[in-house]
Amino acid sequence: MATLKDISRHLNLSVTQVSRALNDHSDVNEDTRRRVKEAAKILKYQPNITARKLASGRSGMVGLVMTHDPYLGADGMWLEIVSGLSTQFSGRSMQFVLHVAQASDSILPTYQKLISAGSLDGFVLVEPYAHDLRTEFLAALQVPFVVHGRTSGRANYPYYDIDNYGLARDSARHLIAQGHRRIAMINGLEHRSYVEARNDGFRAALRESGLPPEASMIRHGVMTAATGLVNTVQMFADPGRGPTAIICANLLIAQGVYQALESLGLQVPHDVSVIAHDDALIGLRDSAFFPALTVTRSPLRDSWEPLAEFLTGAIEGKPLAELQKIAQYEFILRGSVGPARA
Amino acid sequence: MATLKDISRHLNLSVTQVSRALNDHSDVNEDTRRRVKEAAKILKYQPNITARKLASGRSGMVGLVMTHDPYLGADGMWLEIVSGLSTQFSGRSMQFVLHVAQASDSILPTYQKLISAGSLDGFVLVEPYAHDLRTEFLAALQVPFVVHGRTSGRANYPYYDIDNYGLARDSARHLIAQGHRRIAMINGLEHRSYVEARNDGFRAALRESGLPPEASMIRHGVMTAATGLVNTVQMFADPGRGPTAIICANLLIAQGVYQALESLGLQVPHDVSVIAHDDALIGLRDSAFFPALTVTRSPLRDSWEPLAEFLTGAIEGKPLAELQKIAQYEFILRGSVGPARA
DNA sequence: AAAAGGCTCCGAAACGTTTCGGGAGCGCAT
DNA sequence: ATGCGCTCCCGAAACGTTTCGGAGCCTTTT
Repeated sequence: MATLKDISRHLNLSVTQVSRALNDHSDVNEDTRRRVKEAAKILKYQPNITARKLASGRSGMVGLVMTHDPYLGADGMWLEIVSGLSTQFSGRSMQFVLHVAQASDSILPTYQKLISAGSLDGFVLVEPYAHDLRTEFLAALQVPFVVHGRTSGRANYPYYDIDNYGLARDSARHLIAQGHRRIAMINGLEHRSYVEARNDGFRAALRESGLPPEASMIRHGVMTAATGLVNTVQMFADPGRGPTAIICANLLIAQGVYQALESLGLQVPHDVSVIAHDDALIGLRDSAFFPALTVTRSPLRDSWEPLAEFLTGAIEGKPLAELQKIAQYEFILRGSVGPARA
Repeated sequence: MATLKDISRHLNLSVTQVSRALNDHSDVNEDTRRRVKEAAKILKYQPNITARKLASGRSGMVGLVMTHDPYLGADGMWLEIVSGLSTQFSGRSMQFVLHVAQASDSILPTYQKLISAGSLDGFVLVEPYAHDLRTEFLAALQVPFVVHGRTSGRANYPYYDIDNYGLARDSARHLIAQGHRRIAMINGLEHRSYVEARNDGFRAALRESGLPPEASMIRHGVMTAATGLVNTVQMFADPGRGPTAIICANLLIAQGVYQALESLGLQVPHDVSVIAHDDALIGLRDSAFFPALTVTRSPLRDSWEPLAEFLTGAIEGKPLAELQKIAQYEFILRGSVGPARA
């Protein structure tokens, strides 16, 4: 509960100078700085972020606004996101804070309220849509934010994304090279930007090889095992017309696909090849699959550090060029892919 | 971005009076208050909680500190908790905020930091231990908090709890009345206060009837289906010595128990009776069981409102007596309980 | 007629920090 | 001597709100 004034009295210095010393400003004697920092430690000085915010406009707090959306809660992914980001910001001596909006239509008002109440310096956005009101809203208000992913179109804001287009395209290309002509993709929910990007990459690969885009071969759903299972069964409803290869948006879907194929008496990779994208979450390992699963892999956990980095950069006013990154993925070939059956 | 000063200029009033009008203080003319509130709405005035905090010591923000503990994340329960509380506090025009501590040993320092940085008015604690450092710590620092549950001993802090002792005792009594003499309980993790309370209630019922406490009949684990399944199988390893009734700490455990019993060729309730406690979470309904499950029921979602109520009360300095509640439970008798087998 | 009390209202101080503008002291070149 | 630049420091204002202590006025009581 010590204040700057306490330290200044203690050291016969002005409050100004103490503040400048602690914040590593230039015009303070090296010896003075040392003494001030020592005194701060002894007196257990903790800067009052409320007062700091009022004076400087910066609180050192950033936030994430989520809706009470059961879709995301399903796989405990939120905990992964929140704790990953929290850890990163703590390391930068900032506070990361989570706010739950009542309903999805109150999300913009929630931002509005948080901003004009003036307690947060910036926001992290996750799971963006291809067209997302939030990015437009925050950009218009000149509030710093960083996006995990990208909206479609030119993204003139800080973001960290993976090459969703590329990984879907490469997966499809690989299957096509193996002779597959009927390839399905079981993707996440429509309108999410990464889902759309993967659709685009998938279609691009088909087009390259002159294969007709067949609508029923792209399917959407919550990314769970149930979705993988149900959609696989449906696609093989007419046995002659089923795909010879399936691309899965994540490991849970792949799990459902494996279950369905086994129930249908179809063998991986002899009857059907499978590729999935692997976020490297802790819950489900790609090593849990038999036959071993071919994946495109880019760990979700690699994203927290750059996201925190970019958001603090945005708050400090760094140029946009330094605040954007598209991460690469690994293509890991395993036993779940084979040549197409005649 | 309008401030009090803007409103005061607009209405030819002092900043003081505008503040008092908006905060419903007594000495302001009814007509003036009306005019002020109207102007505030038109100018889209949002109080700056930073400034408010600095001046009054109250920020209108409360928080929950959790560790990155996979145990809670397992069943998406924390999302239930966070969004339930968030909704309640929003309704009281307060901000509810979640903070993730790095490791479990850094939880007290995390509280310390949040408190001395002075940005939060109070805390919600969930999943307390029978002996919990957090309650002692916060009480010693005179920081307002409310507990979901109770530590053992006299709880002289605000809390909302259910009668864990009573529900375990009643479940056991009911089974004993049906002639059961070998009753097992599959409970949550040790040291949690609700787990201990249920153990105590369970043992009390046995003692009443002069039944010997048999240690192996109380089992602990993460409250998942896997725990229910594994423990059931273990208890029937020596077939003659298995229990004739099982009390489950929640529905997931009961699910595992049902699975195990089916695999072991045992029938509910003919061979084994089952009772569970039902938190009434959305994911898993008690109606999903066959034979229908006998439960003690008290919805988790009933707790958010009193928790928010009590914490705001504590912040406002209300007497402790008004800030404590032990909720009742329903005993719902269904087909999963029958007389003990001879 | 004076005192007392109840309404409304206001000025000023306070919360703890950052930051702006300046100023003292010193060495050095003009 | 003057001017300049550098280093280190300080006072005061500012951020937007709440709150303390009173002040003016009107009505009621003594």
